Amino acid sequence: MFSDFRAFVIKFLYCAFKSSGWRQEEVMRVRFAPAPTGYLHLGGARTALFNWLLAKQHQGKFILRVEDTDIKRSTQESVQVILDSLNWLGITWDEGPYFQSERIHIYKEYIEKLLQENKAYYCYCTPEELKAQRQEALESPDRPAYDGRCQNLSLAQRQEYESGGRKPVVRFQILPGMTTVNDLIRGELTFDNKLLGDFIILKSDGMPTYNFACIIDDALMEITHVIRGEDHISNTPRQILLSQALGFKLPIFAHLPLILGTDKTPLSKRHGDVAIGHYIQEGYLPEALVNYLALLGWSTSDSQQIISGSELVVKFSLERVSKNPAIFDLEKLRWLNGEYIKGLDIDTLTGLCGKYLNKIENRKSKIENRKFKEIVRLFQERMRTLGDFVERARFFFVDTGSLVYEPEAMTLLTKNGVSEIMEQVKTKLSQLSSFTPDSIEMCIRRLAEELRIKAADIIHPLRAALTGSKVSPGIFEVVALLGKKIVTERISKVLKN
RNA sequence: GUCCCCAUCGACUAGUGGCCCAGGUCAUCACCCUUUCACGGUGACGGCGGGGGUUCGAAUCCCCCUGGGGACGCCA
Repeated sequence: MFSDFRAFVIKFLYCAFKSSGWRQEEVMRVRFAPAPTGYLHLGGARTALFNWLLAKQHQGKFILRVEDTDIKRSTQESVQVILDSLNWLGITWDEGPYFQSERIHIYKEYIEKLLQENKAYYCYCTPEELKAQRQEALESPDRPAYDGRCQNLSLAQRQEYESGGRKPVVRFQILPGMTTVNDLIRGELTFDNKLLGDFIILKSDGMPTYNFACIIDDALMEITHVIRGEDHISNTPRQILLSQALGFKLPIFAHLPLILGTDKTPLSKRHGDVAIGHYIQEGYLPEALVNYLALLGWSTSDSQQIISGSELVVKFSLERVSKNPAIFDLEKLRWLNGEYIKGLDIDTLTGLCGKYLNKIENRKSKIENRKFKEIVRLFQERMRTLGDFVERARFFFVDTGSLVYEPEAMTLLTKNGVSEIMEQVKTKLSQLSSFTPDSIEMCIRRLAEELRIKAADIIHPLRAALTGSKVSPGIFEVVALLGKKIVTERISKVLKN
């Protein structure tokens, strides 16, 4: 009696866990297997992260495997970018990177074995012929894409094709039946074999296809858990069938929900900034990105938002991974990044901001270290990325001559009576002997009293004059850090215009 | 078209039959603080896609519909 069906399912899966051979005492082995055809994107990074988290949690091994069987599209630069991105995120691997392109001889062995056992066969259909077949299949339902026409080719027919210059592929023969995938996240998924079609396992260029190389490597590398994106679900029955044909032990599968863009389609280049490299450049912290990525499809029972990497290692679990796709929300990432920046000690943050200084055009050559640190301090709770710092603190680092005035700032400066006020401010400030935020504040407030105006009437135009903007950190700190010389210089400049 | 998956505020999610006329976080809005911005504080707005069941009782279980997504490559 299953009063609680879900408990039953969980129990069932637990048994699947056991029967597939993995016991807690055994070393968990997971892998991340990117194709080096571009950069590491957000989805891949999350897949890598979840694998890594699990490996760390169970003191297992995280294996990096580069799936470069598409020789046309794989590049060395891409490999480097992916490795760099993983390193930046703090996702370290215990083994690898292995390259599938260096393991061709291994795949060939197994191809040979399947051929010998009549579990695979040569196919001489050309891409054009296949395309036509596919078209037909699409029109008449219930027909597999490939009809198996090369299955029983005679030696003579094969020789005829070969002499015609055709290079064969090798197809895996699918036997009728049903194949069940036990997925840790989704439960039991059943597929009808006849819908799978005799798929290609060796391409005519001699390279194995994804499904083949993948399952061979997973088996030989003794992968215990295959954790990957949901887009691989339909590959899984194929891989299971291959695995069984070869007598391999099956790993445990877990398919993660996809990450989508705001238009609810899977995140891709079309959505713009999906490369991890982009977030590195914009000044996101790896800890923040890791935190955000973890929250995309996974959560704690109390919806905790800020979770450090080490805490993630302890708390993460596949059981709590959600089944529905998650939409990537840049605003939340920015917020999280801001939280992490606020949590940084000032010296660390100063160091990080220092690296972004060279992004400022027309920058003055040098700045005192102590002063720079104070500037960073002013922006610590105002920035969400290090890129924000560059933009907002720019006025500290450029010459008065190249300071840009925003239209809103100009409006503040051209109001009636502002010139007179600024003239007074300049005089008073230049007479100050101690140039600290406190003394400056006292000076300005006293001046406001003398002129019988509100302090704000001095502060706003002063901010505009010094920063070129109507927003900035506290003006007294800004004045103090800018220094008397630059302050008088900038006020003079606006008075002239 | 066929197969598979999914469905709670605008977004991420909590929720495993009564603690939920649904909780947290981001975003949005208002107020407080205040020299602007940000921070911080207080509060508001806002959701179980629809329809049938099962049950004393359903966001939670079942069915149908609808919607979204994935796969159907000599890409991975």
